[in-house]
Amino acid sequence: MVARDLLGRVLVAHTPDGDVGVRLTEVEAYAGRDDPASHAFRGPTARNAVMFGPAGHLYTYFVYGMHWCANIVTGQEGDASAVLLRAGEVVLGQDIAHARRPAVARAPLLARGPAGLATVLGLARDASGEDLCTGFRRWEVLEGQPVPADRIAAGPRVGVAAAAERPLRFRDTASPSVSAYRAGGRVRRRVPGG
DNA sequence: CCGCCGATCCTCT
DNA sequence: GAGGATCGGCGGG
Repeated sequence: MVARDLLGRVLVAHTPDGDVGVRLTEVEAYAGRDDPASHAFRGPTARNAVMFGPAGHLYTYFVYGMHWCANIVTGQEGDASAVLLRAGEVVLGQDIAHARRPAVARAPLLARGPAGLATVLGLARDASGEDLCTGFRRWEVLEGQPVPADRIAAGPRVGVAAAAERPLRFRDTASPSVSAYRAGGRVRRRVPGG
């Protein structure tokens, strides 16, 4: 399983509100313990324990005090590799998606950005560790239409300072749902007294 | 369209 | 105690 193979696949969440499906258009690979940008780089912790488990499980994490982001674990046990789901197009349950993101008016942008994608699918803390392969009552992964190779662009990961030279972000260049690139390592300092 | 900036709290040091 | 795999509102061009 490689990150780019996830492009074009449809992740469907069965929730109490109804079904929401997202066609993945942008993903990022995190290469386990060898990757300084990975949550697993410094070894297992309570938060990242799921990453060290078998492939096919969701790993969600909380960032910036308000957002959840979702990964799919891709490596063998102990490998701790995962793919961050960065953007997609809502292809099922668009009304529900809109209700979950009232601030977003345009449908193509409903699942733009990892936190927005997780919100639309209802993925938060309780989703972490769930097995996509056996949890078919809650989730399905559909094959979808493969994205042609010449439409897939690779580049540096968004907001990541470490290992910035690694082209581990993959996106469908034909999709308007792909999030904007932003370099990592941004230093935002408050100037004392000014 | 683009850039700046605050919000907000969990996690690891 | 610091900082983060982010988002949306606001202001300017």
